[in-house]
Amino acid sequence: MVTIQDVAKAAGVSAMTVSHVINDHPHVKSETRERVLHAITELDYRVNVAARNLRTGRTGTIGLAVPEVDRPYYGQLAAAIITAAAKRNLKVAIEQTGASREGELDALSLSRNRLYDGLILSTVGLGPADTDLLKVDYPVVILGERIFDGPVDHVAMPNVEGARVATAHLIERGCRRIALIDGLQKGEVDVSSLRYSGYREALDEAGIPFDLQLVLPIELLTMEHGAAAARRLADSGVEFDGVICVTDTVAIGALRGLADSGVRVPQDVKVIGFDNITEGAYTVPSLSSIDPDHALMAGTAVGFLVKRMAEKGKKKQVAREFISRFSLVARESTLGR
Amino acid sequence: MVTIQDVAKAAGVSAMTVSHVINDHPHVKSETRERVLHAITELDYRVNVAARNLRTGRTGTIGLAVPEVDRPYYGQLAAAIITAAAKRNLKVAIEQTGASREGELDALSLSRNRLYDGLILSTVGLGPADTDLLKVDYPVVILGERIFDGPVDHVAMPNVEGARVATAHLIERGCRRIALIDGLQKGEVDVSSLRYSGYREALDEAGIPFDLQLVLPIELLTMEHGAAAARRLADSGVEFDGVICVTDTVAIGALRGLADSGVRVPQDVKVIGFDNITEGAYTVPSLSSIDPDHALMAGTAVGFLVKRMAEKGKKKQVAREFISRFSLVARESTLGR
DNA sequence: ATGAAAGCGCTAACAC
DNA sequence: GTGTTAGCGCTTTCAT
Repeated sequence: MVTIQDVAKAAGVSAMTVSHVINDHPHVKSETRERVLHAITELDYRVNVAARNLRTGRTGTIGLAVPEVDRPYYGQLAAAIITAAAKRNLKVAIEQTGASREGELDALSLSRNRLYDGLILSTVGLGPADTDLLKVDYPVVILGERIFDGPVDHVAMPNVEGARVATAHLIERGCRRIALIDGLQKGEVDVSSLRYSGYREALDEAGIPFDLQLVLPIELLTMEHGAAAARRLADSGVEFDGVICVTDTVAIGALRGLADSGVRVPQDVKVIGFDNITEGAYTVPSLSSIDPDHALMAGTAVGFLVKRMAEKGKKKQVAREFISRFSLVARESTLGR
Repeated sequence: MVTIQDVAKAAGVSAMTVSHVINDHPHVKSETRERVLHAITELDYRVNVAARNLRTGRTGTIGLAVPEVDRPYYGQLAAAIITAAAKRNLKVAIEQTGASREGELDALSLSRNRLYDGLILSTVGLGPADTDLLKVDYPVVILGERIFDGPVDHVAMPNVEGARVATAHLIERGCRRIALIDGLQKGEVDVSSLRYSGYREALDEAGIPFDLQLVLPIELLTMEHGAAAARRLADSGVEFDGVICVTDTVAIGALRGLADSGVRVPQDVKVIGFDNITEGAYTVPSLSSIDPDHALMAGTAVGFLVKRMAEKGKKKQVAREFISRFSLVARESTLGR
């Protein structure tokens, strides 16, 4: 293995000078720099990251904890974060939390191993009661739906507003009996609860009576559960002419479930989802959705984290907060009147 | 920050003894072990991974380089590998190669930074000509389609055989004019070429004449390109009653493209894909596919890598090779006769 | 069964 | 602009 000492010897300088060259410090005579760079190429020297880390305390890698990478939404989010991190010369190590509170807490404590310079945590299971657990001594950014009062930076999307716009869109398209396939509401600030609120608000604004029979809670936000809920609804005999799904993944399942039950979309029933995942543009019918600008959210989250990393040692700053913008993407599943 | 020294002091032993306890060495009196463990809990001590790495040369993290995490297939593959690696107490850091030869070479040289104990590389762009570049001095396992004669372990799926079975399935279902939406063939051992061979073999076996008009090459294996190719085919006037798609992602696009052109699946045309991604079970119609047992491939790849990591220092062993099994999953898109 | 010494490769802090 | 010194936290080696 080639060390910085070997390079120093080959270039006829000290290890320190080599270090300066490697780290782009300004005070190196360009002739010396050339000689060092030449020696580096010659010997095929690579920095030993472990040694550098031990010295500097930084690893150049950030952690990203998501429920599951194989769910399209998180896959797309991960890709966006990897891209954003790469722009800042950071690697991303991905962990899966399994969409559980325990998994999310594990991710928090694992990172204490100093494997990462910081952690982006996509929360689904943690609640406001866990705020104290987030008071860790390394940079953390919470990404996703939940809004904490706590001391941690977070990046979210306007859930209530988005759901309101989605619901209003169905109403505008002529729907009056609008169902909601939603996750289990665990508190007041999880995705499922927030989107539920937006749904209620839009109904109220339009003077459409709320009907509990039209709310279908599902345990997991998967295609499988979405499909099952849609079939349950279609077979229940309850009348409905629109469906809001808490995520696109659930909506894709719902499209399938409605097809199974012989319900035509959009002729009989209109459907809209959340997240605007790529797959939604290719379903038959294609899926209308609320698009929360993934790239912006990912870029902001990485930016927040980098700022925190730079603040190391300084007093705790005020928690940063960013609520993304969103747009309505109308496709075939809500077409026509 | 709590160090091993602090723990040693608190427990009234030396740092060495603490190290022994942490690493489960046998020669520690159980009473001493208890005292040390207590101190560790008390002080909330965590090993400094960087320091350990510097000493041992191992990082506990393996790299996984895939074309793009946001393509469902790779997302699902990544999830399987993370799961398999977790069973062996390894973390996974994900890199994206962008499905290019350059990206794949970058992944290979980056890992030399000793960030990872080994690398699982999902190749798409590298060719047999690059074999020499794979002779790196750290453990590498190639995952995916390409088969090298080279010195590196690899895990692949039976592409020719799989494509043959897929094609034979369509023939059995009554198709005689079977189209192939395929990637660009870059040599003789890439997915696109191998699956093309299987397609040809099945046609020959059934005595169905090959028609070049029925082969649609696409530049990228995305839904977008799949949809465009399907539309091109449907609008060309060329007769066809079946479509093989080189991947499920392409097939989902093709289903969409056929719908755009008013072609009914499976009544007018039957469609089958490759990979059996989760989404395929929820399209309308649901998608038939060739399933290559992702979990088995992922587990084997991690297993190979771990073996290589253990061999460190020993003479180069013979390259290991594993060709996964596969099964045909028949769904609505190839239903009926 | 436990410990003392040495050093992994690098860079912060300070000379000169 | 370049070099010297010291030490990050841990484990390998070898004593005891």
